[in-house]
Amino acid sequence: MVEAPGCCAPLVSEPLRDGEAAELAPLFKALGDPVRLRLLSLIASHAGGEACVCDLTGAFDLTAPTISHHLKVLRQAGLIDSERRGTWVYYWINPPALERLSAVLAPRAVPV
Amino acid sequence: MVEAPGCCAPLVSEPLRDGEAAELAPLFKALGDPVRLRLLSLIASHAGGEACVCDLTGAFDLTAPTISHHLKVLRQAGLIDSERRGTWVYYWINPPALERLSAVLAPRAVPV
DNA sequence: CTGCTACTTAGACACCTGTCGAATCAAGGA
DNA sequence: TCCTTGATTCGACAGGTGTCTAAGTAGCAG
Repeated sequence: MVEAPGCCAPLVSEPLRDGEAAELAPLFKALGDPVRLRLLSLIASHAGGEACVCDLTGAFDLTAPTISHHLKVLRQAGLIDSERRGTWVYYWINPPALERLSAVLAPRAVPV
Repeated sequence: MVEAPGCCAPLVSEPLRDGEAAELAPLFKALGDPVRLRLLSLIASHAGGEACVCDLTGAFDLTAPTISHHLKVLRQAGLIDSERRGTWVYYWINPPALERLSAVLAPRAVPV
């Protein structure tokens, strides 16, 4: 019945320890903005698993610096990663980070 | 292959629509604070499925009004609900809200 | 009614955040 | 070399957030 080592048990099964809460909160915080949520989704669902910034800016009524700011927040949270290749900068998601959040919110422990 | 009606497809499978992002972001935002994360977890994992405020305040080095404030944020986001019974106020989680967030972050569509 | 306990609301204040325009950096052609 | 395009950084500013103290509300017991 009990299985989790404490690091990945869902939030509902046992009280989150202080350190884990401090670790997870910034990730949720990064997701707490509709622009960032859509950015993450656009990147994640983009063909090839990665997207150029130029693929993203068009989807919003925001200036390039603002998009850049949101991408930085997502990257510093560890939800996405990026690399420059020639003229363009490409972004892709970090699946383990998303999976961890999903698991924490799951109603019961998910078998790994 | 495709199954989701658009309302619950995971973030990675197709771009989040504008409205859905606007709907989800406040929930993630509410989770974006370590105190609230621990509060939610304490409530969710408490025996009986609900917790009195008096069960919660002791776990933090914060004043009662601050705890009250965080509980209000969680409640307004729809993550928890509350009721006064006599002298005490009880809180419990709203499982569908958590499940929805978990599903959105899941690597692939979860069979309902 | 008076007082006591549990909790919430109100007001204040330092700090953080989302957005923009302007400037800057990086890479690739003329 | 200089110019153009793609993207980030900087500086500023309105508005939001977490925390506190003080004050208020709700129920219970004399």
